[in-house]
This record gives sequence, structure tokens and C-alpha cells, in this order.
Amino acid sequence: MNVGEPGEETMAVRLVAALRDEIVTLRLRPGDAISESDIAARYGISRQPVREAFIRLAQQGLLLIRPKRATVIKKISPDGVRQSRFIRESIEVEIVRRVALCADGAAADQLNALIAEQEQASEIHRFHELDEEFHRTLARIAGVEYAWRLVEDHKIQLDRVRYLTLGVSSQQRAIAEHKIIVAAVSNGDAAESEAAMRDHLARAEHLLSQTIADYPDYFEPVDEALEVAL
Amino acid sequence: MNVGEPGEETMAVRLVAALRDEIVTLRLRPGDAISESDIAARYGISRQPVREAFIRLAQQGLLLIRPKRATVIKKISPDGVRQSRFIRESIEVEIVRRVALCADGAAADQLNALIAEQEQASEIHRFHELDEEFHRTLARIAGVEYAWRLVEDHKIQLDRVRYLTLGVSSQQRAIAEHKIIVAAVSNGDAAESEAAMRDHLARAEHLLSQTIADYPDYFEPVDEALEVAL
DNA sequence: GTAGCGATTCTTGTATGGTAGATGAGCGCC
DNA sequence: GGCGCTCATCTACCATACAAGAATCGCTAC
Repeated sequence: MNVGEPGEETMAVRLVAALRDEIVTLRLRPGDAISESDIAARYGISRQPVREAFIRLAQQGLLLIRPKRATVIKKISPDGVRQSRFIRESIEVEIVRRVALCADGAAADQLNALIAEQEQASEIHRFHELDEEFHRTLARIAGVEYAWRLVEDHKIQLDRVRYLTLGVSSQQRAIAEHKIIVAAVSNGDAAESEAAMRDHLARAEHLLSQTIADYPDYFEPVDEALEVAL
Repeated sequence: MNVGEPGEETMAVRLVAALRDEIVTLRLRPGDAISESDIAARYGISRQPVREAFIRLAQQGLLLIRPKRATVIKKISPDGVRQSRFIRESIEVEIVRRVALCADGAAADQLNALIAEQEQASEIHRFHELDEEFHRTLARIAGVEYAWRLVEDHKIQLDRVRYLTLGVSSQQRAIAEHKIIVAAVSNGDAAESEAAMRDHLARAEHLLSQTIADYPDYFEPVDEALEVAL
């Protein structure tokens, strides 16, 4: 297992990226136990950098470190997914509101260029990259790129679910919705922009409960009180 | 220096709380350099737990670890403060929107009880506690307590500024604004609730530039492009 | 066959030593 | 006197060793 170029960043930082990828793509599955020693052996390093990577991942909500017991890949929490969506919607709605109020022609051009690229993209991986780039660009235009990094940190919870439902994505629809958003912000219409973004983010909502039914082992148990809200 | 009861959590976790407090209260001042060895000696432990505490604090944006060089208390970033406010406003606005749509009588009672307590509170520390409790209660009613913890994590940037401006707070005004918010959500008026929350959060805006002028050493330099936005 | 107890073997937490790189002081050279 | 190099010293990074709690397997007693 390669862990990136040796020399640039510290080993611990590279490990975070590597493990994060393994978790999102479910090569490390929710509920799996991993030990510092195992990972250290797999990567041919000592326990210490592994330990530090674990700390970072635990703070991101991906690992659960149980002192003196074990460290496990956190199961996907349906309530966590719901609240991650809440966070994302809160911030992205506010972003497009601001973009609508301050966007100029150059901004619209950037966004349209990304959409054009997305229409060309054939493979799904590239499509998702461009999707991320579209949203990040909106954040940059609004001047809150740091806030977007925050969304990215929490989007990983949503990404694990998305990875389970690959194939059902409707790329054409996503592109159409992006166009609606750009049109609204270009007109400087904050209310319309907000509505368009809410629509766009609400798209995948109904998939979650089906996914839980398909992969119950990957999810934390839900108490009935929340079930209706999902 | 006491670091809390020995036995419950790990030393590293207790250190995080202790150092965090020292940073917010500016006993550790922005720009100060601290080394693993120093802190380890001060607390009478080894370097390893200190190191892990540093990692956690760095991820929270309070420390800047410069490999092979030194670790310093991050200076307050005016742009970071601005974006932390953006994050807070985004989420809190969305919270009151939802509370307005789902709040019942019991919820309003809880909020009113907190306001009543706040009117009695004499010392400023207790007042701020109740202020936090008010906002956290709103989040709980909306069912997004986790999202609020996120706001708290970033509020620490704002708290350092607030610590510099103690005394100028206008408690009566804050209470009045809380009442307006409760009235709006009780009426189920989402738009009015949103507006009231935006007003409430905008209160301390003008203080930042004055604070930067008073304590320039505690802040990162600002590029002129941003100055107008503060 | 089963329940209960104990040693073994996991796990993470902490301590310490050694290493590479960056910084800054002091000296020599221009 | 001022500029540049060398070296001592500091830093965080990584490796290794030890400690302590938790879980599990296996034995023993019933």
C-alpha cells in the first residue's frame, strides 16, 4: 500500500488522507475494528504516526477510539447524516444568497465553464470532481472558502452513503439544476437562488432509508422517533 | 498547574481543555511560541500526551504547528473571524427557521424560562453561560444539537475577540433581542424569526476593527481588500 | 453440560531516546 | 563595518519500550 510521496508532509498527515479514502470507499467498512499495530505493520511504520492519524480521524467523526479497548470505523449515523445535510444546506444557502448579491459577469463565466466541462465528462469520478468544484467555486466567489472546507469535512458522512448508491445518480438532472442556480445568481435574485439551491440539495433525500434497509450493518440503529424525519 | 481530576479521561484530553482555556482567556497570547517540552515540564508529564493535545488544538485552528521549527498560538485572523461569523449566522438562521415551523408551547416555555434567569443574572460570566444555553436550546428544539457543537467549535475564534472587549457588552439589549426571537418563533413566523436572529448576531460587528486597532499584535495582518468588509 | 474464575493476549496510553531539519549566534572574510 | 558561512541548539517527528485496563479463551468445579 502506497501512502504518497515520502518527504513532503509528515507521515501522519499522509496516513490521514490514505485512511480517509479507504473509509469513504468502504474498503474499511463501518464497524470494522482496526488497531494501531495493524495499520502500522501494513504501512511499515511505527505505531506513533498511526496513532496521531487516528486522533485526527476521530475528531472528524470517522473513527471511534475506545481507550484500552479498540478503535473502530464509526458506523454511519442516520441522524448524523441528517444533521450533516442540515449543515451543508445552511451554509450553501447562505452562500448563494451572497453570491446573488455580489456576483459579476466573470463569476458567471467561471460557473458556466464548469458546467460545460461537466457536460463533457464521461466517467462518474470526474463528474463528481467537477460537481465539488462547482460548489467550491460558489464559496470562493462569496469569499468564504474556509466555510466550504468545513462543509467538505462533514460531507464525508454523506459521501459514504453516496458510495453505497452509486449508479442511481442522475447526472443530467444535476447539470440542469446547476444551470438554474447560475441563472438565478446572475439575475441577482437572492430568494430564487436560495430556492434553487434547496431543491438541488434535497435531490438525494429519499435514498437514505432505502440504503439503510439494504446495508443495515453499516448504520447505527435508529430510534423510532427519528425514523419519520428521514 | 492543575489539569483536572486524574483518572477519568486521558491526560491528552484534559490537556486540550486546559490549554484551550488558557488560549481563550489570552493567558497564552496569540503569537506566543510554546514547545512540547515546555508544556510537558509545566504539567509534569511526558512530551507524548502534549503532542497529541497539540494536534487536536491545531485541528481546531488554535495552534499552528510548524514542523522542525516551533508551535505557536495562532494569531486571530480577521478573515477567520468573519467566516466564523458567517458559519454561525448560516446555521443559526436555519435553526430559527425550523424552530418557527415546529415549535410548540413547551419549547416557548423553556426559552422564556432562560430569559427570565438571564434577567436575574448579575455577574457577567453567568450571563454568558445563559446566553450560550439559550442558543443551544434553540438548536435542541430544532433537533440539530450536533450542528450547534460545530458552531461552538468555531465560536472560540469569536470568544477570543469577545474576551478583549469585555465590559462593552450591552446585556439589556441582548435580552430584549432574545425576547423578540422567542416571540417570532412562537408565532411560527419563519421570515420574522430569521430577521430577528440576523439582527441579534450582527450586534457586535462594529467592534472588531476597533479591537484590531487596540491589539494589533494579537491579529494577523489584513490585506486591504478585506478591510472594507469588516 | 454449564457456570464461574483466572491467566493470557489483545488493546490503547504514556515515557524516553534518537534523528533530521530549521534557526540564530558567533566568527571569519571581504 | 557589513555580509556570508559554520556550528551549537532548538524544534517537531518517529521509533521503541513499558504500563495498565479490557476482552477472551480455557480450565476447573459443580
